[in-house]
Amino acid sequence: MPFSNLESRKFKTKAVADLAFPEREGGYAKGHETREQILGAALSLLVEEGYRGMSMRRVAAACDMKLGNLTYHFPTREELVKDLLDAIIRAYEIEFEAIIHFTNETAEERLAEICGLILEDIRTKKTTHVFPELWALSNHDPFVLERVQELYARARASLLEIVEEMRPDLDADSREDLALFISASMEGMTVFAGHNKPFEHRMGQLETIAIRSFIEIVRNYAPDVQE
Amino acid sequence: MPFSNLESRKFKTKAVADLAFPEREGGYAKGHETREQILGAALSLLVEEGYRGMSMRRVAAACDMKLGNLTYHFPTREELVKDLLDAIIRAYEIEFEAIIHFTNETAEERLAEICGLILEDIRTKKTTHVFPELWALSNHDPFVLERVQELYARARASLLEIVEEMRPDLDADSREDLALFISASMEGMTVFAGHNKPFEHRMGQLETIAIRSFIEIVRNYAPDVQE
DNA sequence: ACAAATTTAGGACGCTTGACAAGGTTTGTC
DNA sequence: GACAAACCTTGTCAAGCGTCCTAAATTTGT
Repeated sequence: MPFSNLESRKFKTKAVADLAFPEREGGYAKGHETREQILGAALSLLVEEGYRGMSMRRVAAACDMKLGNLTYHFPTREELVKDLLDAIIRAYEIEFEAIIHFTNETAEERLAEICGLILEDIRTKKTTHVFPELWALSNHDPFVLERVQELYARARASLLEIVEEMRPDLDADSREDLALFISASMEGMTVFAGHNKPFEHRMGQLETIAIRSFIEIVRNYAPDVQE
Repeated sequence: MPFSNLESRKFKTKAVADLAFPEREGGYAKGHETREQILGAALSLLVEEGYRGMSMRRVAAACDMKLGNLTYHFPTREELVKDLLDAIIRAYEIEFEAIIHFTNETAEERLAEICGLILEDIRTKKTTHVFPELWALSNHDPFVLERVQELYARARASLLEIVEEMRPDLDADSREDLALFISASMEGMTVFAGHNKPFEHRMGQLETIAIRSFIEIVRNYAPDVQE
């Protein structure tokens, strides 16, 4: 069997952290702590109530804090959103940094491992709720678009590494296309098999299909000649 | 070549209509026309400004109409959103109804045709902007979730038909999984190669990869024995 | 002609929103 | 323990929101 033992991951890594905060520079420890509390509450509200529900007042209330104090730390809502987005994305970037250093035996094993990780993350409530909000926002906010695409570029980097190893004969564009297809393909599952979605319980089978399908296409893909 | 002539669609169908309105029952023609104008303006605002920007006042203004008249036709915002969602989804359902009756030579040709249609639609501004909004809404609104998933169920129906023809040996669950994977996989491209997205210009290659990949996995998929 | 349907015009209610300013309180440091 | 920076509270502002209302004018179908 060409796919034996590819669907059960060896390395059970912990889930992606919710937020990753920047080093603090200046200010008291208290202030920095408060900022983290605010961003945590903002994320909670974003997940539970959606982007509209994440108002300045509700964030402040969730922190048991007065609105004025919130605006002291984040003078505008835009600034809060921007910093929240940074913290969310930074957490993923840390994870992808770790993934790059996977040392599984074969490229295909690593591919299966990465896909398993991503599809596992997709099933969490946080990811199922946050990313569609970001996708919607990115249509009207260039900053969000750029930041989200930058995140995906890092996610693709580890896939690209594997594609390169499996298909050194392919041109760079084609390898990019393959990594992009794999990444996009998995993201699409969010809407169908994410948290509380109707096919959440089929994610296991979907993962199997996805991994086999990805390996097959990477093995055999040949771009059109006129490309 | 096993994939020859599968990537250029024979039947160039027109794009999916923006909205499909229900039969009118009671009222004058004028009133019905106004309702269509309102829903059209609401869709425009949803596409251009996002869900937040689609307020009652802005919809009314976009129709050159007083707020009172808007609330005459749609007493609550919820009702407007509900009817808009219905009109959007009905348009797709009509399209899928037509797709079912494709009479291409082989199942694989029909699969290629359907994938081409969907990926073409994904590149439109309307689809790229509206669906992420719906995905985000569906996380907090059971009505939206149900309606959207109902739409996708119809989209899968045509895929399922093809999978059944190609793999009569598979059990029903596995065929459903395959159709689901194909559908989800394509939806994922919205964020990467949809309208104004960074890989919009790679959609052609992605389509090629997707179709080949889908055909391959449907041809060869075998579920695990313990399933 | 006439009734029903549609539209205008204007207002008003209660509520939430993001933003801001002035004045207290705490914290760390010299 | 002084003292300045950092932190936090309190109160206020204009703007926008959905919903509701009335009264009159206009259009439409028959």
